[in-house]
Amino acid sequence: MNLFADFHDLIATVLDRVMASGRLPKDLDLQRFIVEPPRDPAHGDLATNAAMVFAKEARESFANPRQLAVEIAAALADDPRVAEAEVAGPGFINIRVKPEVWTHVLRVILAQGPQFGRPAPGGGKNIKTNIEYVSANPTGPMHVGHGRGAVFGDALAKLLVFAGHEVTREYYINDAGAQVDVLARSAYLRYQEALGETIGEIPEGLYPGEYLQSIGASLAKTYGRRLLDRPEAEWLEDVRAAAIEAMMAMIRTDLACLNIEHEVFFSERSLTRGADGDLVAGAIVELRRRGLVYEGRLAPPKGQLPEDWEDREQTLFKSTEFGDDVDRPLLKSDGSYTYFASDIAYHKTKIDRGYAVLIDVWGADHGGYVKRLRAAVEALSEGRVTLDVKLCQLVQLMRNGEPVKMSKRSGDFVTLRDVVDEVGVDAVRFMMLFRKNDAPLEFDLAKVIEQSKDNPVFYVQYAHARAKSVLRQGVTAISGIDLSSPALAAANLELLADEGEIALIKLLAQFPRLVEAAALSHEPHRVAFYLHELAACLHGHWTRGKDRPQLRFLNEVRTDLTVARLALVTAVAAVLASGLGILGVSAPEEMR
RNA sequence: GCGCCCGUAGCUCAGCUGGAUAGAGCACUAGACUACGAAUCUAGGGGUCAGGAGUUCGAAUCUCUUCGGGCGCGCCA
Repeated sequence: MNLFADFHDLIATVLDRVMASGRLPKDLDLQRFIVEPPRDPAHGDLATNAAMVFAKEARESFANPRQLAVEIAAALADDPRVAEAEVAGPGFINIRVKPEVWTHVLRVILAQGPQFGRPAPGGGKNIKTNIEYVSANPTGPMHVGHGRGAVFGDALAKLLVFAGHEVTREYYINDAGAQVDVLARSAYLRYQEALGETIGEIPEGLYPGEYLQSIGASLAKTYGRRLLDRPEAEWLEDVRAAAIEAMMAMIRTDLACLNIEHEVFFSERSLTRGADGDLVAGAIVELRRRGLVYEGRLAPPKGQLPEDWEDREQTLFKSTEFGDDVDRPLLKSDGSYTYFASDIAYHKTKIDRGYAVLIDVWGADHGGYVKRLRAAVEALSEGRVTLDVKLCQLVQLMRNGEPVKMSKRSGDFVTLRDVVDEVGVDAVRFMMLFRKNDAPLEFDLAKVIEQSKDNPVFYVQYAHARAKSVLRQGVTAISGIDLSSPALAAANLELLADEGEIALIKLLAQFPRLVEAAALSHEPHRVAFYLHELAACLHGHWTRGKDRPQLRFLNEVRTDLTVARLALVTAVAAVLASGLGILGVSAPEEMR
């Protein structure tokens, strides 16, 4: 149930009648107006701009938007849920609902529990969605920057599932470029080391990380001394495969400690060497068939010219036909595919696998790549499939307000695992989501484990724990009280009349709308901010009970009132738990 | 030079796809614990939404432009 959507439907029905009477054009797009909670509570419970949005179309039959608003408001006033509908300002319609609407919301939450806010069975859009995230190169452990994309993608996936979509979580393994050959050579060096050879300094250009030592050891175990002193061509392929497998195992472990799992791991290498033949060649053929590939020359970039620039003819994709700035090469000068060509083929497989919506989560440094890939997806799907690329900005690690220095060369580079081990999964996930994805993030290691309201992770979790504490206390403090679901649903919820209580219910009523909007815009951070607001509302009401004991949730004299209030507390805890679940953050029963 | 992202209170950031008087937290000031956990709460000051122009009933939000910051710009992935 979504109160705001219900009223949107109601107003749409009213507008339909006006349209049928010929005083509004029949082809109005009824999605254009919105029903929202007004910022100022004095304006009522719900507000709509319906009359103003259609002001232009209403001009012939209505002198001004207010007149149309008056007619809509009159119709709304006939609805049994509406206590009052009045026209304000240039033509807003402010709606005040009857108290039983709020008790109904509570009963729905109590009945639906974790289902509250999800679309009704069969009522969802059920869009087949593929979300590709993390996709860190398999050449080392994950660092904090990868972690942000990982958490963001995972929370977005959970959000979309919650909103009723069919979601596949996918990891693209970049196992085909030069960097995995470097990885193989680096692993080979550690193999030599494991066999007692002197390797000295790790040469420039190879990966120095000690995490490769275990791969060296396992290679030594598998191959003995057979690979020693052999030309690279003889061992490269096997060592590379073993190293990639080991790196992916390590990355999966890193992800697992953040509670992240992917359904599909897609190998870049398999695009050209898989069972289906050369898919990259296939994708290029497909583009060529559509007349979107040609041989041509690109102008050099303005500003500083690359030193080794040579003007030459190359194979180009007409991405400019789809909004890109220049056409993009598909083949390198040595005839091999560019990364872009592979990526086109990879995204073609997603289209061919039947997804209607593709989401890629990348680091912000790949921003320049968005237009060309969107162009490719649009071209290959003839506009049927949309690609949304979410760019995650950098994470600056802090400790007590001081930046934590990270350098890949020396050993003091902070891995994602280090951070999770230090502050815990919940803190990492919540903080990464308590910011828009395209805004830079400062992550203070000291602050996120602080148990104070400065720390939003704690603040929200504490609200849930506090609610649970009240419920526990109720059972022990008031003899004979029954807090089972049927008892709560049957409670005299009309007794909840304090403005603090009503404010909580109103916030709860917004949850379905909030989740829908967050899912639509692919913005999980909205859930995090909503939870923070709901937590504040609960803490505030709780503390008001200090000055005014009659507001406390537990009242030993009035059991009926107590049960009603504990029904509210139960509903708040349910929505907090539900929202935290979307973020992949735990909802603790108590704080320790 | 071009493209993308960003610019909101002293600081860190929200602002619900264009709504009504722009909101939180921190910091600052003044208050509230014989409690269902004060690990919290209440109140106050603080704004040219970077500047300018435009679109319309209405702009922090959309368009153009200037300034400032970040990222990127064929043969890296």
